[in-house]
Amino acid sequence: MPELPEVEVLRRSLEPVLVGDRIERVEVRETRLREPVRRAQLARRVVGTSILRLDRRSKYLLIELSGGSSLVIHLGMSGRLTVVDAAAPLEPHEHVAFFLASGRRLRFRDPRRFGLVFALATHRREDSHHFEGLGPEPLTELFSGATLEAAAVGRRGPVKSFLMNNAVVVGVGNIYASESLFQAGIHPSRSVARISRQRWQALAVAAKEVLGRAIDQGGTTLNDFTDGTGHEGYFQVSLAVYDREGHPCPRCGSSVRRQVHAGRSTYFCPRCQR
DNA sequence: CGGGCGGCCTGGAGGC
DNA sequence: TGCCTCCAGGCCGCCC
Repeated sequence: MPELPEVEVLRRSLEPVLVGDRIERVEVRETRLREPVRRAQLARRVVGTSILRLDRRSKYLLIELSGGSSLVIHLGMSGRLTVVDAAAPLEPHEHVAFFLASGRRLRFRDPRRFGLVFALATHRREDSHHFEGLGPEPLTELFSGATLEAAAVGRRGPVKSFLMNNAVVVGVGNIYASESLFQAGIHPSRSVARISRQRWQALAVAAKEVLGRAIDQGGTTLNDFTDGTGHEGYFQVSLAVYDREGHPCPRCGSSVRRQVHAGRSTYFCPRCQR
């Protein structure tokens, strides 16, 4: 489900409704996520704390709590996080629920259970191994054509997989990798060893533009993504190539093609992307 | 060392 | 209707 834009949309939607509220109780109904949920540690670190602010690093949502601890949530492929009334009926796959002093609950659902829920004792994400080795945030000045060019030195392989490598740049998943490469006019199979400085620059600009526009439009709702208050995104109507095999390229009308890179579907225009 | 692939899970879509 | 296969927005570990 969620790449950087969806997590950022989620963060922005939850911040105004969560900040200042207090977590009174945590209910863990299923511990078998990508990593086991540590019930006792989670409760110890979050119960009785107030929510100070929401942050994001890569595709991780970080909820900073009073007392110095942090709640960290990753949505995996199918995770959803929403605020509902405390009395709202339990939904299928609602694995973790945080009951708030306001009479609401923060509900974590995740059918495929690839997500993560854990708490850090501090606000410093460096204290978790999950944040080691992550590349720059794409929407900051730490990410540029020069960043990409430098990261590509001595490497091989298709630029599409490279762009999805979180050590190179974070947050670009399968949808936005295809869309950014389309926008930059670069063929997804092109070797990273054969990309000019100008085209690295174009790719960085395209990735920033695509991710930023996706955030502005509330993210991509292909199946079931919503923000923290249940609103769907509408960037899916702006997708130029993703999941559009056989449809006309919006620029030239050629038929959009699908290829597989590292086991993931890639969509591109064979004429506009070289 | 880096790239590719299978595996982790469930559910929905489509074919027969 | 049912049963089967394939596929899905992420990430990790193993293999070459």
